[in-house]
Amino acid sequence: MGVICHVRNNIAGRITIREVAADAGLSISTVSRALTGARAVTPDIVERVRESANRLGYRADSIARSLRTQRTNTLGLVIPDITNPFFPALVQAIEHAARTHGLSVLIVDADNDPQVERAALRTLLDRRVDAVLISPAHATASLEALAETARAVPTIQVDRVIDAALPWVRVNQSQPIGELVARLRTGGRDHFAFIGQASTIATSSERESAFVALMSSAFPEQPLRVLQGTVSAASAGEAARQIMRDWPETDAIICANDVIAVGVLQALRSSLQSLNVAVSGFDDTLLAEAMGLTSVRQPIEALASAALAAASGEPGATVQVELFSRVIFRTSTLGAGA
Amino acid sequence: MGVICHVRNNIAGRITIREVAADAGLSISTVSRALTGARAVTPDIVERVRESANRLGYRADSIARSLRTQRTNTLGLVIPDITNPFFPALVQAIEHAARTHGLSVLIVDADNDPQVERAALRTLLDRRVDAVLISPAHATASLEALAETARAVPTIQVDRVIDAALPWVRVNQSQPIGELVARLRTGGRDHFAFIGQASTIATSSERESAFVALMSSAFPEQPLRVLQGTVSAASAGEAARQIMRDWPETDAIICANDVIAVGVLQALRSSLQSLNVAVSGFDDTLLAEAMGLTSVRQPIEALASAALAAASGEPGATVQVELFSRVIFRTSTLGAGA
DNA sequence: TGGGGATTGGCAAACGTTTTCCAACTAGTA
DNA sequence: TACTAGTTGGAAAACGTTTGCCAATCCCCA
Repeated sequence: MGVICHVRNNIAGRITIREVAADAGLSISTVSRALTGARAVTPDIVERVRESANRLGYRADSIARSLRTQRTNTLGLVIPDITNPFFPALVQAIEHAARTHGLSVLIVDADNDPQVERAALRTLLDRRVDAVLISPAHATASLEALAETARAVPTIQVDRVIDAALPWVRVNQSQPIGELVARLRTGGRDHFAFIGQASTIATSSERESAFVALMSSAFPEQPLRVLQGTVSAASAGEAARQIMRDWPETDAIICANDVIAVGVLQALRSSLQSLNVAVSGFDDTLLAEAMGLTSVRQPIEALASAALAAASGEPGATVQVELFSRVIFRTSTLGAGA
Repeated sequence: MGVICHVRNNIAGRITIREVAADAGLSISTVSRALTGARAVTPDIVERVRESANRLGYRADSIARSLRTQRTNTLGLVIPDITNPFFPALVQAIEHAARTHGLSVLIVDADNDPQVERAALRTLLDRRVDAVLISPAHATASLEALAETARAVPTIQVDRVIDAALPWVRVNQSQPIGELVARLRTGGRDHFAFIGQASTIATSSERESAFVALMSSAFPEQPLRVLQGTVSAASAGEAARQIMRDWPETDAIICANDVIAVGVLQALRSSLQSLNVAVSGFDDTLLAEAMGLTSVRQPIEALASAALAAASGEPGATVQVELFSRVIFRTSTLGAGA
């Protein structure tokens, strides 16, 4: 019945809390408490522990901590396509906000593919992220994976909301269109057209239906000048030409994003030679500033902090935050319209 | 000397490997081996384990696994500013490549601030990432934190290299400038100017010095037409005006990135009315395609896979990969120059 | 039939923390 | 002086895996 003396070797040479405890001549638990402040520890001892830890260069292993506490201090961020110029700013804002909350961000680019998105969500859950922030790739195909994730972990829909019953943080899309139209009308314009992108994406279709609703109440007698294309400057130029051919009276074109708007601008300037049409974009990307394009700037920072606040709340809480945008008027909506 | 029967309660209700083992009537180790394939297990048993695991909805806890294996299957990715339109595509490519390697990506936006970058690197190390991919924020201020990180974990410099002794994966910056100049010369142009961005950033200054070197060997008798500005369309326009004022013979302006190039294009078209100057950008962003701007497309996918291969290698290995770009010629370099 | 090598299952020890007890000590009060 | 309440340090049990070691079994061949 001899007692076996148990000597740890720590071959890898990593400094663990055990080394610090030995160095400070204290128990492991005391060191842990001194460092995390989980319970009161006599000041001298705290100081002693601090000194040892610093001298030895001790850094707590967050893996071990996570295993014990069941929290990872990590956020999953799922973006449909970071190449879409709206998202980089959002990612930046979210990552920044997360950092101030002491959270790290596991990012996933879903490649606009709900399949990829679903697999990514599973991976994030396997990694035991504390919460998921997601801008769903598809209005319907993303629903199931979203719900499944939400069952396991606080899950916030950011910018694009496809399931109103789950927490979301979004930007009102009709307000800026109203503002835009109002301003252009006082500028004397009264024949509006809209170019959207053919897609199932929530935000995009909201912009379109906001436009439609506004038009049919303000100009019920006019035809509805709405076209859709793919997101490319070329396709947008084609759409612009078509609009000016079918409805030559058009004096303002509202576009669902900046890329489309730039394509329209190019087409109007070069092939159509008509400089008398106001053009506006969406998202206020670099394109807009570079081209003097009027565009809608969404409150991205606010969106990010709201999302983070929501993610830090308890799982069941229903979070619903709606924010408003600012229209940045530039030269593309001046011209001789007035 | 009674034996205390130890009953786990598992109050949280999480399905662990223990539940699977109980369900399958096997030991924990057998289940582990059956699932991970760490050692041969009789096929029937593997099947039995699979069935139990699936039925119970078991998902291995990657935290616990990481603690045991000392690997996290996680990559740290440090980007100086994801708002810079070059980076989203890079992030996407890296995340994609990482996923195919079974790795997740912890992303950090350093906000162009070496202080932030340094703190972020420490956090990544605390999280025990398997490797770090970094595009350093500053040519000198990032050096120390980079070296410190590299001491702990494989660390690859991506696109921007500030310490040639540490592993890097980069794009040759002088090749596309040579190609660009050559093509424009056969088009009849022979008075080149360059607009760069005042910065300490590696890539940017390489583009400039490549231009300078090329010019002083090809046109030793000409003045060096080099200007710098901040990265904004307005400042670029100002630079363009200055160039055309000081050196009216200029018939081609090479810009260090697309934003600058667009500003130049705008200035040339509107205030200067001179359509006879070729303009080119860099990075082949959306701006370029939208504006018909000639630009340099870097091999981003290849960059990403090289970086990932490097990150998967052993810590000490010196990895040095240099890739080459493709110049995408568009209408901005046509015109009446020939 | 017996012996030996290869295969495979199970026990228990890690991985590095946090946290629940418990015991010891301190101080305050009757 | 005793009794109680409040602090604070330490031992040890988790958290959920993987894996080193051992023993048992299997199969093949002499």
